[in-house]
Amino acid sequence: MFLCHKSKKSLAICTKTIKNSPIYLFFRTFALQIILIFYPKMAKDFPTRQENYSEWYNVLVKKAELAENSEVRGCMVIRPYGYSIWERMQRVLDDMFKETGHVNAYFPLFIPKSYLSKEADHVEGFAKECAVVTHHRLMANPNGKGLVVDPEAKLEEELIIRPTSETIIWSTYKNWIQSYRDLPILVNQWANVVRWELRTRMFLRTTEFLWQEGHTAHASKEEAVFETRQMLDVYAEFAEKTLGIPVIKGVKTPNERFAGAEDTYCIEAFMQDGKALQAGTSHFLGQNFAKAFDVKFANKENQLEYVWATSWGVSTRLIGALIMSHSDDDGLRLPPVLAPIQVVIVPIYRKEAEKEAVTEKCREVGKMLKAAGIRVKIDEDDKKQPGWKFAEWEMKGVPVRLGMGPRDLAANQVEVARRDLKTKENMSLDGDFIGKINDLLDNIQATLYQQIKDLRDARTYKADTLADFKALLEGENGGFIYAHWDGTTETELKIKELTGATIRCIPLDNPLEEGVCIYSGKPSTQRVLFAKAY
RNA sequence: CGAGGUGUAGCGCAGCCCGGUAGCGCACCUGCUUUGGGAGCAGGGGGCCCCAGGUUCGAAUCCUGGUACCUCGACCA
Repeated sequence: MFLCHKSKKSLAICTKTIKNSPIYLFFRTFALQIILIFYPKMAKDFPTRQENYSEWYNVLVKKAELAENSEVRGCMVIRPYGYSIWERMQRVLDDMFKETGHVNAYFPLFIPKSYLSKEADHVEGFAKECAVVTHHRLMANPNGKGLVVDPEAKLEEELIIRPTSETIIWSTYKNWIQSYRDLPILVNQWANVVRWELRTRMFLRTTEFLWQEGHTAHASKEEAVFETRQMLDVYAEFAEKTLGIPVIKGVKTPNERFAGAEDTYCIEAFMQDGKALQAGTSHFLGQNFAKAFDVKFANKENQLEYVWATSWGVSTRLIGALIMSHSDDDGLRLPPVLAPIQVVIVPIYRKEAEKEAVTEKCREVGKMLKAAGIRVKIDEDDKKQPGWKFAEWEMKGVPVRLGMGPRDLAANQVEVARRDLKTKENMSLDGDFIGKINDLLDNIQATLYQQIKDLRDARTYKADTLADFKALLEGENGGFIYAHWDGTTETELKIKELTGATIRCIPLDNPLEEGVCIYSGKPSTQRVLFAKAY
């Protein structure tokens, strides 16, 4: 399905085999011919996924103008187009959070060092990757040029830059909570966090990144567990419906659990190279932080109890997930629900008179689409040729492109090109044009989802011996593997050491099945999901 | 933190072995022709060759030391 042939910056031909799927039945109702076309390979110096997946990813991020490396090691500049994708994610997620009763707030970037050490597991998890603020002033270098840290300005207590906000939030909640009447607290914040990673990759793991973190406080365990699971469902729905990425909901093993959590739930997504990517997490924190920060409430019987907690988050890493799930060797492919621009209109003309007439019609069509709630852009840039624009918008993954030239004008039609399948057709502007475009957008959303789901399903295996397990992972079509595991961290680590794969999760809807652990041979009651991971 | 790699025009790179006027492609500027798949021709502008020392008549090039970033590994919710 994702085959492509690279050629040397010339007119070699790249053909794509389009896989038929039941979705076409829907599209067929348009009763329009689908023209398969042949594309000259346009992008120069753009490796294919097969050649070098990792480089393909890095080049795509830059060429699609999503982000670029900054002057600061491990940090990136998110460019306007990349940021507009994040804004779309924020918009949709924020609505879902509000819908489930949450409100937004903002807590400080700086956290007193002592806070971090109050929860034992938490400190162990994060201490190694914290940026620390030790001084609050610079001064002119007395021995030469530039600025130096003013030794007089040493902080009494050092501040760390938040790697996550549990500690500062629970030290605040302590003041907010006295009685069960103050509960629950359902707060989310959109923020940046810093984790001093040794090895970084654009969007997937950077030193500073953007995310949202929800932090809730509850009067009962049941309520907190419900919240944890509810937000996991919110994330899963967002991933599937908005991002068009199928995910597996599951619970992490103790080894992979969040530092300070009782249980960590996750959604795991399949990337085109067969690796797994954790696309979101939701933690049941039990009473760990309440105990660490002494947060108690008086229940209805006027007895003091520790508060129950959850936290949950997704980050700009989702942009990485989006790229690695859907994109092809010609660039990004964005699901319409998420795409900042859903339809781009490219006017085509020769003479000045044509330009005017064509542009005017483009604007008219643009207005119609906009009125129907479709996010549309008319590319009126006079300095770029249509061919250049086609390639550019394909690189940027805009789902639908409309081409409008004198010939179309005469026939009252547009040329409609869909990014996902790289097909073109002529569509009349008479009749239910808007309806057809909306159907097309729906169809593209469904197609992207179906393609990555088909790929994932085709590369999801069962292994019953360690030898089979390794062979499956090392093959060219490695992917997700369900295998029996004896439940110990020791075995989990050993399998990681031997194969590079980790347990991504124990799926929530996992069927029980008698078996023996592929490593230790001890009895097991269910298979767990293994994969190499980002 | 280990191992490699790279710092030369806005971007991508060559030049470095073997020291002697700073180069190519893209982008940019001007003009004309173009515009339905990354336009063509002609002319033009742009450099502290990462930094600091050293060798030399002379250093992008050789030597020493620094520094930054990238890639791969280890590490990592």
